Amino acid sequence: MPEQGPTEAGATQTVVAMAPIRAPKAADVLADDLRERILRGAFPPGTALPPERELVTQTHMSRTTVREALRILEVQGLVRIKTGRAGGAFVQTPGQESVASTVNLLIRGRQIRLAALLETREAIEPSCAQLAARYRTDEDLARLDAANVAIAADGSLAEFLQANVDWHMAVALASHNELLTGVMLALSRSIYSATDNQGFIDAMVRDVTVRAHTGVTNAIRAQDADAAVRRMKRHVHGYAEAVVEVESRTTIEMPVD
Amino acid sequence: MPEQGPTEAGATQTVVAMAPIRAPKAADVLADDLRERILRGAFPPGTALPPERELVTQTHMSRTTVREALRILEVQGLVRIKTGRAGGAFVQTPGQESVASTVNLLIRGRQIRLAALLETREAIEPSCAQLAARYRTDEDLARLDAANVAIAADGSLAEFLQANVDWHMAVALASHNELLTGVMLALSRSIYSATDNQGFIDAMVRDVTVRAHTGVTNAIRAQDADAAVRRMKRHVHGYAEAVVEVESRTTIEMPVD
DNA sequence: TGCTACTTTGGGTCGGACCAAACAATCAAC
DNA sequence: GTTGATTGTTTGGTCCGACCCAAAGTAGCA
Repeated sequence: MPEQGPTEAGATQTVVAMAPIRAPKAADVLADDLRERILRGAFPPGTALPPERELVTQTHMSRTTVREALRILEVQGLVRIKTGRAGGAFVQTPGQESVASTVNLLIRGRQIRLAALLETREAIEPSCAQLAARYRTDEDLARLDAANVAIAADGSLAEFLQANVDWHMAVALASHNELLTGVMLALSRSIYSATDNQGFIDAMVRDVTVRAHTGVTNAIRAQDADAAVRRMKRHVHGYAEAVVEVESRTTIEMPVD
Repeated sequence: MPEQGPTEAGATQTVVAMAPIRAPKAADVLADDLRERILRGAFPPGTALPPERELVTQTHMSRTTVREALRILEVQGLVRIKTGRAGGAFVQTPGQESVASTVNLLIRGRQIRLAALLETREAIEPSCAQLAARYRTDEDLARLDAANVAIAADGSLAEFLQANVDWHMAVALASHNELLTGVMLALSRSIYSATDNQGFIDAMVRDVTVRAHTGVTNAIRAQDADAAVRRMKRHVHGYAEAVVEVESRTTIEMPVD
Protein backbone atom coordinates (compact mmCIF):
# COMPACT_ATOMS: atom_id res chain seq x y z
CA MET A 1 0.00 0.00 0.00
CA PRO A 2 2.61 2.64 0.96
CA GLU A 3 4.43 3.56 -2.19
CA GLN A 4 8.14 3.28 -1.73
CA GLY A 5 10.58 5.29 -3.72
CA PRO A 6 13.07 3.36 -5.86
CA THR A 7 15.72 3.56 -3.19
CA GLU A 8 18.67 1.31 -3.61
CA ALA A 9 18.24 -1.11 -0.73
CA GLY A 10 21.71 -0.58 0.65
CA ALA A 11 23.84 -2.35 3.20
CA THR A 12 21.34 -3.57 5.72
CA GLN A 13 17.82 -3.39 4.33
CA THR A 14 14.92 -1.17 3.45
CA VAL A 15 15.85 2.34 4.43
CA VAL A 16 13.13 4.16 2.63
CA ALA A 17 13.29 7.12 5.00
CA MET A 18 9.65 7.88 5.21
CA ALA A 19 7.90 10.43 7.35
CA PRO A 20 6.69 9.40 10.82
CA ILE A 21 3.49 8.36 9.09
CA ARG A 22 0.10 8.71 10.57
CA ALA A 23 -2.42 5.93 11.01
CA PRO A 24 -5.76 7.70 10.96
CA LYS A 25 -8.59 5.40 11.58
CA ALA A 26 -11.03 5.26 8.74
CA ALA A 27 -14.00 6.06 10.91
CA ASP A 28 -12.26 9.15 12.22
CA VAL A 29 -11.52 10.34 8.75
CA LEU A 30 -15.14 10.02 7.76
CA ALA A 31 -16.30 11.64 10.97
CA ASP A 32 -13.89 14.52 10.53
CA ASP A 33 -15.05 15.03 7.00
CA LEU A 34 -18.72 15.02 7.84
CA ARG A 35 -18.16 17.17 10.91
CA GLU A 36 -16.33 19.76 8.90
CA ARG A 37 -19.06 19.86 6.31
CA ILE A 38 -21.74 20.14 8.92
CA LEU A 39 -19.99 22.97 10.71
CA ARG A 40 -19.43 24.74 7.43
CA GLY A 41 -23.15 24.69 6.93
CA ALA A 42 -23.20 22.29 4.00
CA PHE A 43 -25.95 20.40 5.80
CA PRO A 44 -28.31 22.77 7.56
CA PRO A 45 -29.81 21.50 10.81
CA GLY A 46 -32.66 19.11 10.26
CA THR A 47 -31.41 17.69 7.01
CA ALA A 48 -30.84 13.98 6.88
CA LEU A 49 -27.48 12.53 6.03
CA PRO A 50 -27.51 9.72 3.49
CA PRO A 51 -28.51 6.32 4.89
CA GLU A 52 -25.72 4.16 6.17
CA ARG A 53 -25.83 1.79 3.24
CA GLU A 54 -25.75 4.73 0.91
CA LEU A 55 -22.66 6.12 2.62
CA VAL A 56 -21.12 2.69 2.30
CA THR A 57 -21.37 2.72 -1.48
CA GLN A 58 -20.24 6.33 -1.66
CA THR A 59 -17.24 6.02 0.61
CA HIS A 60 -16.27 2.45 -0.22
CA MET A 61 -16.04 1.78 3.47
CA SER A 62 -17.69 -1.03 5.37
CA ARG A 63 -20.92 -0.39 7.13
CA THR A 64 -19.18 -0.95 10.46
CA THR A 65 -16.87 1.94 9.77
CA VAL A 66 -19.63 4.21 8.57
CA ARG A 67 -21.68 3.44 11.64
CA GLU A 68 -18.73 4.18 13.88
CA ALA A 69 -18.29 7.56 12.25
CA LEU A 70 -21.96 8.40 12.69
CA ARG A 71 -21.73 7.28 16.27
CA ILE A 72 -18.91 9.70 16.91
CA LEU A 73 -20.89 12.57 15.51
CA GLU A 74 -23.85 11.53 17.60
CA VAL A 75 -21.80 11.58 20.80
CA GLN A 76 -20.55 15.01 19.86
CA GLY A 77 -24.10 16.15 19.48
CA LEU A 78 -23.82 16.99 15.80
CA VAL A 79 -26.40 14.49 14.59
CA ARG A 80 -29.36 12.74 16.04
CA ILE A 81 -30.00 9.22 14.87
CA LYS A 82 -33.50 7.92 14.46
CA THR A 83 -34.48 4.37 13.62
CA GLY A 84 -37.13 3.04 11.36
CA ARG A 85 -38.21 4.12 7.95
CA ALA A 86 -37.68 7.81 7.33
CA GLY A 87 -35.01 7.43 10.00
CA GLY A 88 -31.35 8.17 9.65
CA ALA A 89 -28.83 10.68 10.89
CA PHE A 90 -30.28 14.16 11.17
CA VAL A 91 -28.00 17.12 11.49
CA GLN A 92 -28.39 19.28 14.55
CA THR A 93 -26.33 21.89 16.28
CA PRO A 94 -24.87 21.14 19.69
CA GLY A 95 -26.42 23.10 22.51
CA GLN A 96 -25.90 23.81 26.17
CA GLU A 97 -26.68 20.22 26.98
CA SER A 98 -23.58 19.00 25.25
CA VAL A 99 -21.39 21.50 27.07
CA ALA A 100 -23.05 20.68 30.34
CA SER A 101 -22.50 16.96 30.00
CA THR A 102 -18.84 17.40 29.14
CA VAL A 103 -18.32 19.72 32.07
CA ASN A 104 -20.04 17.20 34.25
CA LEU A 105 -17.63 14.52 33.13
CA LEU A 106 -14.77 16.82 34.01
CA ILE A 107 -16.21 17.55 37.42
CA ARG A 108 -16.86 13.94 38.26
CA GLY A 109 -13.73 12.59 36.64
CA ARG A 110 -11.38 15.04 38.22
CA GLN A 111 -13.23 14.87 41.50
CA ILE A 112 -13.42 18.61 41.65
CA ARG A 113 -14.12 19.69 45.18
CA LEU A 114 -17.27 21.52 46.07
CA ALA A 115 -15.19 24.51 47.10
CA ALA A 116 -13.81 24.78 43.58
CA LEU A 117 -17.29 24.56 42.11
CA LEU A 118 -18.52 27.35 44.31
CA GLU A 119 -15.46 29.36 43.45
CA THR A 120 -16.21 28.93 39.78
CA ARG A 121 -19.77 29.95 40.27
CA GLU A 122 -18.62 33.05 42.08
CA ALA A 123 -16.50 33.80 39.08
CA ILE A 124 -19.14 33.31 36.43
CA GLU A 125 -22.57 34.01 37.80
CA PRO A 126 -22.24 37.70 38.60
CA SER A 127 -21.33 38.23 34.97
CA CYS A 128 -24.39 36.25 33.99
CA ALA A 129 -26.48 38.59 36.08
CA GLN A 130 -24.87 41.54 34.42
CA LEU A 131 -25.60 40.30 30.93
CA ALA A 132 -29.07 39.28 32.03
CA ALA A 133 -29.78 42.80 33.17
CA ARG A 134 -28.61 44.01 29.80
CA TYR A 135 -30.41 41.61 27.53
CA ARG A 136 -33.35 40.17 29.48
CA THR A 137 -36.66 39.85 27.67
CA ASP A 138 -40.14 39.66 29.13
CA GLU A 139 -40.02 35.92 28.71
CA ASP A 140 -36.85 35.77 30.78
CA LEU A 141 -38.50 37.78 33.51
CA ALA A 142 -41.45 35.43 33.52
CA ARG A 143 -39.12 32.49 34.05
CA LEU A 144 -37.34 34.25 36.88
CA ASP A 145 -40.58 35.15 38.60
CA ALA A 146 -41.91 31.63 38.23
CA ALA A 147 -38.79 30.20 39.83
CA ASN A 148 -39.03 32.70 42.63
CA VAL A 149 -42.59 31.72 43.35
CA ALA A 150 -41.63 28.07 43.41
CA ILE A 151 -38.82 28.77 45.86
CA ALA A 152 -41.02 30.74 48.22
CA ALA A 153 -43.55 27.92 48.26
CA ASP A 154 -43.24 25.70 51.29
CA GLY A 155 -42.18 22.55 49.52
CA SER A 156 -39.85 19.70 50.33
CA LEU A 157 -36.09 20.06 50.33
CA ALA A 158 -35.82 18.52 46.90
CA GLU A 159 -38.41 20.88 45.54
CA PHE A 160 -36.62 23.83 47.04
CA LEU A 161 -33.29 22.79 45.58
CA GLN A 162 -34.83 22.19 42.18
CA ALA A 163 -36.51 25.58 42.20
CA ASN A 164 -33.19 27.03 43.24
CA VAL A 165 -31.46 25.47 40.26
CA ASP A 166 -34.27 26.65 38.03
CA TRP A 167 -33.83 30.22 39.14
CA HIS A 168 -30.10 30.18 38.56
CA MET A 169 -30.67 28.67 35.14
CA ALA A 170 -33.23 31.35 34.41
CA VAL A 171 -30.59 33.96 35.10
CA ALA A 172 -28.16 32.18 32.82
CA LEU A 173 -30.73 31.91 30.08
CA ALA A 174 -31.54 35.60 30.43
CA SER A 175 -27.91 36.39 29.67
CA HIS A 176 -28.55 34.99 26.19
CA ASN A 177 -25.07 33.58 26.15
CA GLU A 178 -25.03 29.90 25.32
CA LEU A 179 -21.53 29.33 26.57
CA LEU A 180 -22.18 30.72 30.00
CA THR A 181 -25.52 28.95 30.08
CA GLY A 182 -23.95 25.59 29.36
CA VAL A 183 -21.33 25.94 32.03
CA MET A 184 -23.84 27.21 34.55
CA LEU A 185 -26.13 24.30 33.79
CA ALA A 186 -23.45 21.79 34.66
CA LEU A 187 -22.34 23.79 37.66
CA SER A 188 -25.82 24.14 39.07
CA ARG A 189 -26.55 20.46 38.76
CA SER A 190 -23.30 19.45 40.40
CA ILE A 191 -23.71 21.91 43.24
CA TYR A 192 -27.24 20.70 43.62
CA SER A 193 -26.26 17.08 44.07
CA ALA A 194 -23.35 18.01 46.30
CA THR A 195 -25.49 20.19 48.52
CA ASP A 196 -28.35 17.77 48.54
CA ASN A 197 -27.89 15.56 51.54
CA GLN A 198 -26.24 18.11 53.69
CA GLY A 199 -28.93 19.25 56.01
CA PHE A 200 -27.85 22.82 56.24
CA ILE A 201 -30.84 24.18 54.45
CA ASP A 202 -33.00 25.39 57.27
CA ALA A 203 -35.88 27.84 57.20
CA MET A 204 -33.57 30.78 57.69
CA VAL A 205 -31.37 29.85 54.75
CA ARG A 206 -34.44 29.50 52.60
CA ASP A 207 -35.69 32.88 53.63
CA VAL A 208 -32.35 34.51 52.95
CA THR A 209 -32.21 32.82 49.57
CA VAL A 210 -35.62 34.06 48.59
CA ARG A 211 -34.71 37.60 49.53
CA ALA A 212 -31.46 37.50 47.65
CA HIS A 213 -33.08 36.08 44.54
CA THR A 214 -35.78 38.69 44.66
CA GLY A 215 -33.20 41.42 44.91
CA VAL A 216 -31.27 40.15 41.91
CA THR A 217 -34.42 39.60 39.93
CA ASN A 218 -35.54 43.15 40.57
CA ALA A 219 -32.21 44.50 39.46
CA ILE A 220 -32.44 42.47 36.27
CA ARG A 221 -35.97 43.68 35.73
CA ALA A 222 -34.86 47.27 36.18
CA GLN A 223 -31.94 46.56 33.86
CA ASP A 224 -29.64 47.81 36.55
CA ALA A 225 -26.54 45.86 35.62
CA ASP A 226 -24.38 47.15 38.44
CA ALA A 227 -26.90 46.26 41.09
CA ALA A 228 -27.43 42.86 39.54
CA VAL A 229 -23.73 42.11 39.65
CA ARG A 230 -23.37 43.38 43.19
CA ARG A 231 -26.31 41.47 44.57
CA MET A 232 -25.51 38.28 42.75
CA LYS A 233 -21.94 38.45 43.91
CA ARG A 234 -23.07 38.85 47.49
CA HIS A 235 -25.56 36.05 47.14
CA VAL A 236 -23.29 33.38 45.75
CA HIS A 237 -20.46 34.44 48.03
CA GLY A 238 -22.69 34.19 51.03
CA TYR A 239 -23.87 30.78 49.91
CA ALA A 240 -20.31 29.61 49.43
CA GLU A 241 -19.32 30.81 52.87
CA ALA A 242 -22.28 29.09 54.43
CA VAL A 243 -21.37 25.83 52.75
CA VAL A 244 -17.76 26.08 53.81
CA GLU A 245 -18.82 26.85 57.33
CA VAL A 246 -21.10 23.86 57.46
CA GLU A 247 -18.43 21.65 55.93
CA SER A 248 -15.88 22.62 58.54
CA ARG A 249 -18.47 21.95 61.21
CA THR A 250 -19.14 18.56 59.69
CA THR A 251 -15.56 17.63 59.04
CA ILE A 252 -14.26 18.70 62.41
CA GLU A 253 -15.41 15.48 63.92
CA MET A 254 -12.49 13.43 62.80
CA PRO A 255 -9.69 13.00 65.36
CA VAL A 256 -6.81 15.41 65.10
CA ASP A 257 -4.11 14.05 62.87
CA MET B 1 -40.99 -11.13 27.40
CA PRO B 2 -43.73 -8.54 28.00
CA GLU B 3 -45.94 -9.72 30.79
CA GLN B 4 -49.53 -9.53 29.81
CA GLY B 5 -52.34 -8.96 32.23
CA PRO B 6 -55.24 -11.38 32.13
CA THR B 7 -57.17 -9.15 29.80
CA GLU B 8 -60.06 -10.73 28.05
CA ALA B 9 -58.91 -10.75 24.46
CA GLY B 10 -62.02 -9.25 22.99
CA ALA B 11 -63.49 -9.04 19.56
CA THR B 12 -60.52 -8.55 17.27
CA GLN B 13 -57.24 -9.89 18.65
CA THR B 14 -54.31 -9.54 21.06
CA VAL B 15 -54.76 -6.51 23.29
CA VAL B 16 -51.95 -7.12 25.71
CA ALA B 17 -51.87 -3.63 27.21
CA MET B 18 -48.18 -3.30 27.91
CA ALA B 19 -46.19 -0.39 29.35
CA PRO B 20 -44.60 2.11 26.96
CA ILE B 21 -41.37 0.07 27.10
CA ARG B 22 -37.98 1.51 26.42
CA ALA B 23 -35.49 0.39 23.81
CA PRO B 24 -32.04 1.36 25.03
CA LYS B 25 -29.32 0.54 22.62
CA ALA B 26 -27.02 -2.18 23.84
CA ALA B 27 -23.89 -0.19 23.19
CA ASP B 28 -25.22 2.72 25.22
CA VAL B 29 -26.01 0.44 28.11
CA LEU B 30 -22.51 -0.93 28.14
CA ALA B 31 -21.00 2.53 27.77
CA ASP B 32 -23.13 3.88 30.59
CA ASP B 33 -22.13 1.02 32.82
CA LEU B 34 -18.44 1.37 32.14
CA ARG B 35 -18.61 5.15 32.42
CA GLU B 36 -20.27 4.95 35.77
CA ARG B 37 -17.70 2.52 37.04
CA ILE B 38 -14.86 4.63 35.77
CA LEU B 39 -16.23 7.78 37.35
CA ARG B 40 -16.77 5.95 40.60
CA GLY B 41 -13.10 5.13 40.60
CA ALA B 42 -13.47 1.41 40.08
CA PHE B 43 -10.82 1.69 37.36
CA PRO B 44 -8.16 4.19 38.34
CA PRO B 45 -6.62 6.15 35.47
CA GLY B 46 -4.03 4.19 33.58
CA THR B 47 -5.58 0.80 34.13
CA ALA B 48 -6.50 -1.17 31.05
CA LEU B 49 -10.03 -2.32 30.45
CA PRO B 50 -10.39 -5.95 29.38
CA PRO B 51 -9.67 -6.62 25.71
CA GLU B 52 -12.61 -6.33 23.35
CA ARG B 53 -12.90 -10.06 22.84
CA GLU B 54 -12.82 -10.54 26.57
CA LEU B 55 -15.63 -8.07 27.06
CA VAL B 56 -17.55 -9.95 24.41
CA THR B 57 -17.49 -13.15 26.40
CA GLN B 58 -18.26 -11.35 29.63
CA THR B 59 -21.15 -9.26 28.37
CA HIS B 60 -22.53 -11.73 25.84
CA MET B 61 -22.62 -8.91 23.34
CA SER B 62 -21.17 -8.90 19.88
CA ARG B 63 -17.80 -7.38 19.29
CA THR B 64 -19.41 -4.68 17.17
CA THR B 65 -21.45 -3.55 20.14
CA VAL B 66 -18.54 -3.66 22.52
CA ARG B 67 -16.44 -1.65 20.14
CA GLU B 68 -19.17 0.93 19.77
CA ALA B 69 -19.36 1.33 23.53
CA LEU B 70 -15.61 1.78 23.80
CA ARG B 71 -15.75 4.27 20.98
CA ILE B 72 -18.28 6.33 22.88
CA LEU B 73 -16.10 6.41 25.95
CA GLU B 74 -13.16 7.37 23.79
CA VAL B 75 -15.00 10.33 22.29
CA GLN B 76 -15.98 11.40 25.76
CA GLY B 77 -12.36 11.34 26.76
CA LEU B 78 -12.75 8.70 29.41
CA VAL B 79 -10.59 6.17 27.71
CA ARG B 80 -7.66 6.13 25.33
CA ILE B 81 -7.39 3.27 22.90
CA LYS B 82 -4.04 1.97 21.80
CA THR B 83 -3.39 -0.64 19.16
CA GLY B 84 -0.95 -3.47 19.00
CA ARG B 85 0.09 -5.95 21.61
CA ALA B 86 -0.27 -4.59 25.14
CA GLY B 87 -2.81 -2.26 23.60
CA GLY B 88 -6.39 -1.84 24.62
CA ALA B 89 -8.60 0.72 26.26
CA PHE B 90 -6.83 2.63 29.00
CA VAL B 91 -8.79 4.64 31.49
CA GLN B 92 -8.04 8.32 31.71
CA THR B 93 -9.73 11.34 33.16
CA PRO B 94 -11.09 14.00 30.82
CA GLY B 95 -9.22 17.27 30.94
CA GLN B 96 -9.47 20.81 29.66
CA GLU B 97 -8.97 19.57 26.15
CA SER B 98 -12.26 17.77 26.18
CA VAL B 99 -14.13 20.81 27.47
CA ALA B 100 -12.39 23.01 24.98
CA SER B 101 -13.30 20.85 22.03
CA THR B 102 -16.94 20.70 23.05
CA VAL B 103 -17.09 24.44 23.50
CA ASN B 104 -15.47 24.82 20.13
CA LEU B 105 -18.20 22.72 18.56
CA LEU B 106 -20.77 24.94 20.22
CA ILE B 107 -19.09 28.08 18.97
CA ARG B 108 -18.73 26.84 15.43
CA GLY B 109 -22.06 25.09 15.30
CA ARG B 110 -24.09 27.91 16.68
CA GLN B 111 -22.13 30.43 14.70
CA ILE B 112 -21.55 32.47 17.79
CA ARG B 113 -20.58 35.97 16.83
CA LEU B 114 -17.20 37.37 17.73
CA ALA B 115 -18.95 39.99 19.86
CA ALA B 116 -20.48 37.28 22.01
CA LEU B 117 -17.12 35.58 22.38
CA LEU B 118 -15.52 38.79 23.53
CA GLU B 119 -18.40 39.38 25.86
CA THR B 120 -17.90 35.96 27.39
CA ARG B 121 -14.24 36.59 27.80
CA GLU B 122 -14.99 39.84 29.55
CA ALA B 123 -17.20 37.87 31.87
CA ILE B 124 -14.75 35.12 32.70
CA GLU B 125 -11.20 36.30 32.39
CA PRO B 126 -11.15 38.95 35.12
CA SER B 127 -12.17 36.22 37.53
CA CYS B 128 -9.39 34.06 36.18
CA ALA B 129 -6.97 36.85 36.97
CA GLN B 130 -8.39 37.14 40.44
CA LEU B 131 -7.97 33.45 41.16
CA ALA B 132 -4.56 33.52 39.54
CA ALA B 133 -3.47 36.26 41.91
CA ARG B 134 -4.67 34.14 44.75
CA TYR B 135 -3.24 30.79 43.79
CA ARG B 136 -0.34 31.42 41.41
CA THR B 137 2.81 29.41 41.91
CA ASP B 138 6.31 30.22 40.79
CA GLU B 139 5.84 27.94 37.86
CA ASP B 140 2.77 29.90 36.79
CA LEU B 141 4.75 33.14 37.00
CA ALA B 142 7.46 31.64 34.85
CA ARG B 143 4.91 30.78 32.17
CA LEU B 144 3.44 34.26 32.28
CA ASP B 145 6.84 35.88 31.97
CA ALA B 146 7.81 33.62 29.11
CA ALA B 147 4.66 34.53 27.22
CA ASN B 148 5.28 38.18 27.84
CA VAL B 149 8.77 37.95 26.46
CA ALA B 150 7.47 36.19 23.37
CA ILE B 151 4.88 38.89 22.83
CA ALA B 152 7.35 41.71 23.13
CA ALA B 153 9.62 40.04 20.58
CA ASP B 154 9.26 41.46 17.13
CA GLY B 155 7.78 38.45 15.45
CA SER B 156 5.26 37.87 12.72
CA LEU B 157 1.57 38.43 13.21
CA ALA B 158 0.96 34.72 13.73
CA GLU B 159 3.71 34.57 16.31
CA PHE B 160 2.28 37.54 18.13
CA LEU B 161 -1.20 36.08 18.20
CA GLN B 162 0.10 32.73 19.40
CA ALA B 163 2.08 34.36 22.17
CA ASN B 164 -1.03 36.30 23.02
CA VAL B 165 -3.05 33.11 23.37
CA ASP B 166 -0.24 31.58 25.39
CA TRP B 167 -0.30 34.43 27.86
CA HIS B 168 -4.04 34.26 28.33
CA MET B 169 -3.79 30.52 28.81
CA ALA B 170 -1.02 31.06 31.34
CA VAL B 171 -3.38 33.26 33.33
CA ALA B 172 -6.08 30.62 33.15
CA LEU B 173 -3.68 27.90 34.24
CA ALA B 174 -2.54 30.04 37.13
CA SER B 175 -6.10 30.13 38.40
CA HIS B 176 -5.77 26.40 38.99
CA ASN B 177 -9.38 25.96 38.01
CA GLU B 178 -9.81 23.36 35.31
CA LEU B 179 -13.26 24.45 34.34
CA LEU B 180 -12.31 28.02 33.69
CA THR B 181 -9.15 26.86 31.98
CA GLY B 182 -11.07 24.66 29.58
CA VAL B 183 -13.50 27.36 28.61
CA MET B 184 -10.74 29.91 28.23
CA LEU B 185 -8.79 27.52 26.04
CA ALA B 186 -11.64 27.24 23.60
CA LEU B 187 -12.40 30.94 23.79
CA SER B 188 -8.83 31.97 23.16
CA ARG B 189 -8.48 29.74 20.16
CA SER B 190 -11.70 30.91 18.62
CA ILE B 191 -10.93 34.56 19.19
CA TYR B 192 -7.52 33.92 17.76
CA SER B 193 -8.81 32.52 14.52
CA ALA B 194 -11.51 35.15 14.28
CA THR B 195 -9.06 37.98 14.84
CA ASP B 196 -6.44 36.45 12.63
CA ASN B 197 -6.92 37.89 9.21
CA GLN B 198 -8.26 41.20 10.30
CA GLY B 199 -5.36 43.52 9.93
CA PHE B 200 -6.08 45.65 12.92
CA ILE B 201 -3.06 44.53 14.84
CA ASP B 202 -0.63 47.37 14.28
CA ALA B 203 2.44 48.30 16.26
CA MET B 204 0.45 50.47 18.58
CA VAL B 205 -1.96 47.71 19.47
CA ARG B 206 0.92 45.41 20.14
CA ASP B 207 2.53 47.93 22.41
CA VAL B 208 -0.67 48.51 24.33
CA THR B 209 -1.13 44.77 24.67
CA VAL B 210 2.32 44.26 26.07
CA ARG B 211 1.81 47.01 28.62
CA ALA B 212 -1.54 45.64 29.71
CA HIS B 213 -0.21 42.13 30.03
CA THR B 214 2.72 43.32 32.06
CA GLY B 215 0.43 45.18 34.38
CA VAL B 216 -1.78 42.17 34.98
CA THR B 217 1.21 39.92 35.38
CA ASN B 218 2.70 42.19 38.00
CA ALA B 219 -0.56 42.25 39.91
CA ILE B 220 -0.68 38.47 39.84
CA ARG B 221 2.92 38.30 40.97
CA ALA B 222 2.18 40.65 43.85
CA GLN B 223 -0.92 38.59 44.62
CA ASP B 224 -2.94 41.75 44.40
CA ALA B 225 -6.26 40.23 43.39
CA ASP B 226 -8.13 43.51 43.12
CA ALA B 227 -5.58 45.07 40.85
CA ALA B 228 -5.45 41.92 38.73
CA VAL B 229 -9.20 41.99 38.24
CA ARG B 230 -9.25 45.69 37.48
CA ARG B 231 -6.43 45.60 34.98
CA MET B 232 -7.63 42.46 33.26
CA LYS B 233 -11.11 43.89 32.98
CA ARG B 234 -9.74 47.03 31.38
CA HIS B 235 -7.55 45.04 29.06
CA VAL B 236 -10.15 42.68 27.66
CA HIS B 237 -12.74 45.42 27.52
CA GLY B 238 -10.41 47.65 25.60
CA TYR B 239 -9.61 44.81 23.23
CA ALA B 240 -13.28 44.13 22.67
CA GLU B 241 -13.99 47.76 21.95
CA ALA B 242 -11.13 47.92 19.50
CA VAL B 243 -12.41 44.88 17.66
CA VAL B 244 -15.93 46.23 17.50
CA GLU B 245 -14.63 49.54 16.24
CA VAL B 246 -12.64 47.85 13.49
CA GLU B 247 -15.57 45.65 12.58
CA SER B 248 -17.90 48.60 12.14
CA ARG B 249 -15.26 50.23 10.02
CA THR B 250 -14.95 47.10 7.93
CA THR B 251 -18.63 46.33 7.63
CA ILE B 252 -19.67 49.85 6.70
CA GLU B 253 -18.53 49.31 3.17
CA MET B 254 -21.59 47.46 2.01
CA PRO B 255 -24.19 49.55 0.22
CA VAL B 256 -27.02 50.81 2.34
CA ASP B 257 -29.85 48.36 1.90
C1' DT C 1 26.28 -9.74 21.46
C1' DG C 2 23.27 -8.04 18.38
C1' DC C 3 20.46 -8.64 14.83
C1' DT C 4 16.68 -10.95 12.42
C1' DA C 5 12.56 -13.44 12.04
C1' DC C 6 8.65 -15.45 14.13
C1' DT C 7 4.81 -15.54 17.24
C1' DT C 8 1.45 -13.59 20.06
C1' DT C 9 -1.79 -10.27 21.35
C1' DG C 10 -4.25 -6.72 20.63
C1' DG C 11 -7.27 -3.37 17.80
C1' DG C 12 -9.15 -2.16 12.76
C1' DT C 13 -11.82 -3.40 8.82
C1' DC C 14 -14.74 -5.99 6.11
C1' DG C 15 -18.92 -8.52 4.31
C1' DG C 16 -22.97 -10.62 5.05
C1' DA C 17 -26.95 -11.86 7.48
C1' DC C 18 -30.93 -11.12 10.28
C1' DC C 19 -33.95 -8.45 13.58
C1' DA C 20 -36.87 -4.52 15.02
C1' DA C 21 -38.87 -0.11 14.41
C1' DA C 22 -41.37 3.13 11.85
C1' DC C 23 -43.47 4.92 8.13
C1' DA C 24 -45.98 4.17 3.49
C1' DA C 25 -48.97 2.11 0.56
C1' DT C 26 -52.52 -0.77 -0.10
C1' DC C 27 -56.79 -2.90 0.42
C1' DA C 28 -61.05 -4.20 2.81
C1' DA C 29 -65.01 -2.86 5.41
C1' DC C 30 -68.30 0.52 6.57
C1' DG D 1 -65.26 8.39 0.39
C1' DT D 2 -63.50 7.57 4.83
C1' DT D 3 -61.62 4.68 8.01
C1' DG D 4 -58.97 0.99 9.78
C1' DA D 5 -56.21 -2.97 9.58
C1' DT D 6 -52.66 -5.40 6.77
C1' DT D 7 -48.79 -5.73 4.30
C1' DG D 8 -44.52 -3.96 2.51
C1' DT D 9 -40.34 -1.26 2.44
C1' DT D 10 -36.85 1.42 4.31
C1' DT D 11 -33.44 2.13 7.74
C1' DG D 12 -30.98 1.60 11.90
C1' DG D 13 -29.38 -2.19 15.52
C1' DT D 14 -27.11 -6.42 16.39
C1' DC D 15 -24.64 -10.39 15.55
C1' DC D 16 -21.15 -13.56 13.42
C1' DG D 17 -16.94 -14.82 11.44
C1' DA D 18 -13.10 -13.81 8.99
C1' DC D 19 -9.03 -11.34 7.88
C1' DC D 20 -5.55 -7.59 8.19
C1' DC D 21 -2.26 -4.74 10.52
C1' DA D 22 0.57 -2.97 14.26
C1' DA D 23 3.11 -3.50 18.47
C1' DA D 24 5.67 -6.12 21.63
C1' DG D 25 7.79 -9.80 23.02
C1' DT D 26 10.65 -14.15 22.02
C1' DA D 27 13.47 -17.37 19.89
C1' DG D 28 16.95 -18.30 16.79
C1' DC D 29 20.97 -17.26 14.20
C1' DA D 30 25.27 -15.09 12.74
